[in-house]
Amino acid sequence: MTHCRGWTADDDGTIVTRLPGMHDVARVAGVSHQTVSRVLNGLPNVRPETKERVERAIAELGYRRNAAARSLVTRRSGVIGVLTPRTHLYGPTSTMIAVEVAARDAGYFVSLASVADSSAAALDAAVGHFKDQAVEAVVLIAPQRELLTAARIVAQDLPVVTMSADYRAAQPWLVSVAMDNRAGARLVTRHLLDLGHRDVAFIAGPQNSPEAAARLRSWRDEMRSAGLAAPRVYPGDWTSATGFAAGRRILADGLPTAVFAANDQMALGLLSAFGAAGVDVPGDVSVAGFDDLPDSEFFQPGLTTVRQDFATLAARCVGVLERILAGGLASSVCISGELVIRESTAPPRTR
Amino acid sequence: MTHCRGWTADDDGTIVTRLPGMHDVARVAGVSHQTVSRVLNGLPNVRPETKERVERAIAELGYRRNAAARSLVTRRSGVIGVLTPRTHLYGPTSTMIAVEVAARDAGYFVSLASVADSSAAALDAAVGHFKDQAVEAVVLIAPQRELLTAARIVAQDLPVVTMSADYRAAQPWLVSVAMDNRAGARLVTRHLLDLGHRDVAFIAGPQNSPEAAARLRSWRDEMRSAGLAAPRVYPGDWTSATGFAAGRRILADGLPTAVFAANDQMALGLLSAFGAAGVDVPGDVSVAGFDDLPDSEFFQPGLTTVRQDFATLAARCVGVLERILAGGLASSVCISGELVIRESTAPPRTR
DNA sequence: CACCCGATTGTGAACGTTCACAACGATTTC
DNA sequence: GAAATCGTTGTGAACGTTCACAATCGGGTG
Repeated sequence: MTHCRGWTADDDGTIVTRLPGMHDVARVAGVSHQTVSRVLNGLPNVRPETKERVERAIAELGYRRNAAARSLVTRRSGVIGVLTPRTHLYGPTSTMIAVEVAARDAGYFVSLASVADSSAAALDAAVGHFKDQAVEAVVLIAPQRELLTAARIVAQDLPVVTMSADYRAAQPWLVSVAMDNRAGARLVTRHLLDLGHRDVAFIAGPQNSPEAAARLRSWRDEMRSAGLAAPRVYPGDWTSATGFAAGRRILADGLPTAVFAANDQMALGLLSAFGAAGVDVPGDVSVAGFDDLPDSEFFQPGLTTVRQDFATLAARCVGVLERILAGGLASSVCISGELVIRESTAPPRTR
Repeated sequence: MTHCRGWTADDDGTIVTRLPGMHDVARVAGVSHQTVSRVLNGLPNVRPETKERVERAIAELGYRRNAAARSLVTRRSGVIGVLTPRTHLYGPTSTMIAVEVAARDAGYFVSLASVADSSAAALDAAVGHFKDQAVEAVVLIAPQRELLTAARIVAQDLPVVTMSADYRAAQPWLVSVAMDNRAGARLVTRHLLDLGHRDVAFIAGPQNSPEAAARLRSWRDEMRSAGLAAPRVYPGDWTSATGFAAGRRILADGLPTAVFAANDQMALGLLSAFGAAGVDVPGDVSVAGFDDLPDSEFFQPGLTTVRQDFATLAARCVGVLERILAGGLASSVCISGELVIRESTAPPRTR
């Protein structure tokens, strides 16, 4: 019933299997290879009857277009490169997966390259890899500022869109599709202020993260514009360990009525430190995070946080990429997150 | 100084840029295209002087081989597909990145496809995607048993190697490169027993994970062979939330002298529950995990756990793949992890 | 000097698609 | 009834490599 692959006998007598080509399909359907091509590409001016015959032949042979031949003549590989740092943090990995989904939906293939650091050698190697593969465009996942070098290197040869942070301020020439960290942090801070908090501490992310910087700045701005002065900032590096450490220091310094951690993992460490000290959340102190990890719902108590919609973000990114590839101009995109209110935030205890 | 791209004027007068080809290099070097090819492929019988001239021309033109033309004639795409579930758990993402690194080192490109679930539709789509791209082989990251269906579907058309769990027992025909979870769990259990613990509880991973099953079974076997009966098992699903819940239940049931969590995230939840209850680790109870997250070192206290070497694992995986592609037979590989002893485990308090 | 042999280089034909254009038939138009 | 038009189909030449094989150039050898 199925003769999915063609075959030819070698001189040695060995059987060499060969995937069916357009010609095979054409022969079976009784048309020319060009007609097959027309059907495949959905071009008009093919008699429905002919089209059906071709499609039947395609199905019967299990034919698939040869991507190499195709891209040889069209000069388009259909491949998008994703350049990502070698981390497994929630944001970058989620972005990577989301880009894969969006790109595949749009008919692109996704090629991956990771860099251990932002050294020129590593970046050159990755870019060379992409060029060898003739990727059409690159999505750069750049959660650290150092990776902007990558953007510059990549952009010399290929269209780039950066994700994971909004670099427009620093690099106006760069197209970036990212979450609006300012707006997200504002949502959280306002939420806490609206609940009646006046003393809101902050646990910051690492220095080299533009996202961390945006969240910190937004919180500070919001506090200031509410007329609240010089609030407390504790350093962190995204890990729950530093969240825990910050928690200890906060306990030593004396509790504020609320703490805003720049990401959920640090909030987790914080909750852990508070729990260990017998401090009740949100009774004694409210805690909010940022990211909405799948786990965050199940923290004790469930964490108030900001959710990023990676799927939309990635879809927009691919959309921008397509526009650039079509020769058009594209501008950066900023998508705001959604405040998710759970049990970890409540009005301050009235004294 | 640089004339990195060739160009030709269109009839319209527009300038059409074209990447340099072998012929361009050949012309510049004053040789034939075939000689260029020989230099490029490192074939013998090229006069050093000629070789150098060609190499200079290549550098001058910024020439890169056209992958499409190459794979059209060689019938090899040089692409390895990585099929991964749409999760951002530590194991799968680390594996994915590690495979990318190993594959690139071996001269392969890595194409990504993720599946949201293990439905036939999703898997067929992913496999079709790979076939359209003519990937040479597939690395299947299968942390859930359901994904074995994927292995079967993929294997119909392409060479597969599964990672992330050893499926040899269930599917002897499958080639898998994975960590030895049995051995790893044995290391932890023995470590606890050697410290003098006799009452070691276990927090299990999800039902559909073969890794979780292996760790559970190994712990149970080890306990039994030490003459210790019917030990306590608490259910979990890898998340720290269930670790926390298990911690609560353990506190209610009465403390064992040690708890072995099937992964570090659950251990984290456990530590958090213990911390909240004022239970001292390792004074009152020892805790051990599995995975060695980057964070684990910074847990309070630093977590004793088992480290997986993803880099070696991935390198072995690519090695196996190459052997298969070369037409050879390859057998499954199992790599043992390394016990990392930190502060969370200590001898039981003498009563 | 003719011969052969190894090392080096060149020539032309694939590979499987798309593109530009030609050819064909059926209808319509003058 | 010839010409023009439209819809449909076929033909041949790219695309940029690799592969198989032919050609050339030395220098030894009989």
